[in-house]
Amino acid sequence: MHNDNNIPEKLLKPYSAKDTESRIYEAWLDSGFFNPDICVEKGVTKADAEPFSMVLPPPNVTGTLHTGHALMLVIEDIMTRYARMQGKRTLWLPGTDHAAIATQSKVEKILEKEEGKRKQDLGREEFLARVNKFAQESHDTIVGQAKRMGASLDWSREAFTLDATRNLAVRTAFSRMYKDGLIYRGHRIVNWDPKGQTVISDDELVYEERKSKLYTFKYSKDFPISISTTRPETKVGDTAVAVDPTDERYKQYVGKEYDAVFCGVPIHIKIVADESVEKDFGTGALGVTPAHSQIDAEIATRHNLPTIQVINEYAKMMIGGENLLGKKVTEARETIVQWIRDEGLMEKEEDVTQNVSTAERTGAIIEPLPKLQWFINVNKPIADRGNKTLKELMLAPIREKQIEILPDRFENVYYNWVNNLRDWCISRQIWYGHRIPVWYDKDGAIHLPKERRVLLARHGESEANSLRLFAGGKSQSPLTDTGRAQAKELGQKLKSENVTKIISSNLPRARETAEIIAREIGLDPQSIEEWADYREYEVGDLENTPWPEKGIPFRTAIESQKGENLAQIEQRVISVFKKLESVETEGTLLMVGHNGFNCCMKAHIEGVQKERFVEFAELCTMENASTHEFMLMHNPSGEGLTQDEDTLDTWFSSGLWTFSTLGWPQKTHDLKMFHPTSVLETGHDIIFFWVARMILMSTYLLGEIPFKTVYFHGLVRDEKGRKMSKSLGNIVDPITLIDKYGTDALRMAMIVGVGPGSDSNLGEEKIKAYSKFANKLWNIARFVMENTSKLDTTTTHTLDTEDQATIDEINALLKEITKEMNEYKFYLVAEKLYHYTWHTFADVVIERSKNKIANGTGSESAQQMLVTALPLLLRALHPFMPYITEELWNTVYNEKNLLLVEEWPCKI
RNA sequence: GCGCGAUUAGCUCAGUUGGUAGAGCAACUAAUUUACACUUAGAAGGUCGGGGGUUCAAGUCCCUCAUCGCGCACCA
Repeated sequence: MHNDNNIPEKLLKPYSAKDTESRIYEAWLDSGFFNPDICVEKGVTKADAEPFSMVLPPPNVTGTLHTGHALMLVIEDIMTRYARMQGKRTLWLPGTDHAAIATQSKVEKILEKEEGKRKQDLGREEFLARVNKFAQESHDTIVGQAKRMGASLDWSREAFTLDATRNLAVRTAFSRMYKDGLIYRGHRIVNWDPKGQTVISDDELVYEERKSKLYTFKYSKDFPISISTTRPETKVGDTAVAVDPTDERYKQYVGKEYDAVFCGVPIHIKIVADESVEKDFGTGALGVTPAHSQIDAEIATRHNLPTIQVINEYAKMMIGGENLLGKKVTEARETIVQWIRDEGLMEKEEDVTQNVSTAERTGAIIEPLPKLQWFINVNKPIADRGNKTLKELMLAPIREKQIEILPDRFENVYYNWVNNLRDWCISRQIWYGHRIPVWYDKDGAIHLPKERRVLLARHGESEANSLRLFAGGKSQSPLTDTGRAQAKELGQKLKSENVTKIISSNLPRARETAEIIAREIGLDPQSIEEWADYREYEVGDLENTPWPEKGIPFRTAIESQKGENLAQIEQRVISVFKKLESVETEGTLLMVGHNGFNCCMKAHIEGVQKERFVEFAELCTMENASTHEFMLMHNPSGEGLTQDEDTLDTWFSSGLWTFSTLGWPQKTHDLKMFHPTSVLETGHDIIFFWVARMILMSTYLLGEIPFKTVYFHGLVRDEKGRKMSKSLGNIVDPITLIDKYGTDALRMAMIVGVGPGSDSNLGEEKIKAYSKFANKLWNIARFVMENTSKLDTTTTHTLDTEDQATIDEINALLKEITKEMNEYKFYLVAEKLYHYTWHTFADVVIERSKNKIANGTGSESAQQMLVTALPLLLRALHPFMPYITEELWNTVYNEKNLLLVEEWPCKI
């Protein structure tokens, strides 16, 4: 491996990212240090260290990662690695988003193209299976790509917006909001996407400027007032004409009603006076179409006007004679315009540009339609939250500086949006997503899932406990007197907990504890259900043998492999939870069982992987007669109940992301430790979709902010500053760039000079430049190694003035950049490190040291300086260029620890 | 209509609280086997979008105009 100079062979060749990166990533994964718990267990992080947590904005499972995702991963990984090196208890939590409409329409397109089928041809179940398969494949691609970016994500906590844990969160959130009257079902004018066949929210609209015509005409010859419109086809649905109350021209007509036949359709028009009408616009009179305009619907409500729907879900006319019925709105428009002209009713045809609402995902022109949908009321005062509305809850944390937004100019954008916010439509007529957790019975009454509180309890002290002997799933060891007293005391405590049902393990120590409790709280001991499945884990012939001197019995039992293995225990845990779903009781459910098995139950609730049950059990050992609370959500069941067919807006589940990923609604250890999260890093294009909704959900459901700082990154454009798009053919695949130049080079190119919120141009030249830098660093390491291999490292050599000045200079730089790291100025830090390493350290310091080492005078000082300086630079560069720095640190220099968990080289 | 951002070398962009204009790339001149040719040294290149103001001093602060980009609102 080593040549004469004791230099590793690989160091003699140029740096090869290809041969290095995957190997290093594997080493990081093997270490487990992406998981903060393992960092604590292995002693690289102090248990009482300050937590740092961040959720990954979950990429949509619609395909692959693009350069925008790459930038996001780079910035967040820099934040994460920096925090980890500072010794913080660091969690960066990965996940993906089911992106309901986007994913479903993608699969629909593929289905149409490859098989010529529509989703209805497959049916809901089969179609969803296809979507799930597609989502799984996308997910795998995305995860693979994130790993290649070097992302130090804790994969053991990976979440999906549509998995079981997140579904529990969604049902809980929905039920609580419904209970508080924040979620309601109502008839409203909604944004209907005729192509996607679903309702969408105001935020999913894209306004496109189009040329169109403004027509001014009368409904009929003897109608007294002219009106203007760009959509004559909707006028067959008019039920009123509204005028400004102060408009002298029309005052005489207000309150009068007229009949007319408009293009063959009989209409009945009432003249009303309404404040919302501007008398200077057009004719100063507004034809009111309550079914197809938001504003008109509001006027109609105020004046009690009838609503006539004339356009259907396919954007076709649903009224009129042969000339109109079933025609597309565009055709109907021409027909009606021609009719107006023919009748001599047209007064003016003007060219105007107008903003047309289109659907973000499908591009279809939105048709405002009256529909029965689910909404979130943003203006209702909430008793539990100081009578504040959701709107106010969203504004307060920013105003009160609890949440810092970087760059701060986005604060105004945020305020602007919240203040203009209308009720949020959350139901979608698509199949892929969380089903709305509402059931209807035969009479149409609404039923929601119910929350059930469960208390896990451990039995009182048993004889085996007191003798420190193993007592597993077969032990018949009875309670001691102490144990009975403990059980009685627990019963006293539980009196106020409204326990209405008790389930017990079938072993005597649990059963006896349960019976004592039952008597204390006034329940019939006969009513206790005994579940053999809920017994303690099996320990085989360890039964009744003494506990180990060191460590916990659970670990010893598992490692002895004499009883049940983890897979068997997990199976049993799952079956107990399954059984719990069908338990009916009004109040709190008490489960009396055992330490080991209860810990596994807790681990399951917290989402701990079974491989880590043992470590988890060590953390959460239950004392005799202690309890642990969790909740279950029961969907309504019974004859004739049907669930709402619609699904939820994908942003509903995304809004819960900072805490649903940490196990909410369970009161998990993760939730306590890591929420509110430290930072949210994301693109400023989703400030409304996502950031605002997370603040809404978190402040309402948890009463706390979801994150302390929001860091927005900008758009990544191509080298010419153009937006990357399929039609321009200028989309760059980050993986191609990595293959060519290495991840470290791409990371540096993406970060240098790119401040928060500003767009950046990514050109290949820039990446190439940083791949050269990687090689430079490689050769610096080689030089240092070659020239210091004979240095006696057992003593520290004194530095001369010049070399001491170099070290001082580096420390000053480190101090400067540490301050900038804390201010999120990564773009500056990366550039400064690059510049110092190359143009000062390599070009000046190393050149100077060459002479000294060759001449012999000051040789030891120079060598000592080099071996001191290089590790400082490697540490500081690690968050930016993790692979090459780790390779130099771990493989070449053969340091004991991974650089990943080494200390950041400067403390302030 | 309201608001935000950008305008600095040929190109892409830095420039922290006002204190003598900076980097990378490109182009130019040289070095020639070196820790590194994925190299080094050097020179060249800018009235910091226009105009006005505050100040001893403005790329930086204020006003105004222009161009480009973006967001929101209005859309009868």
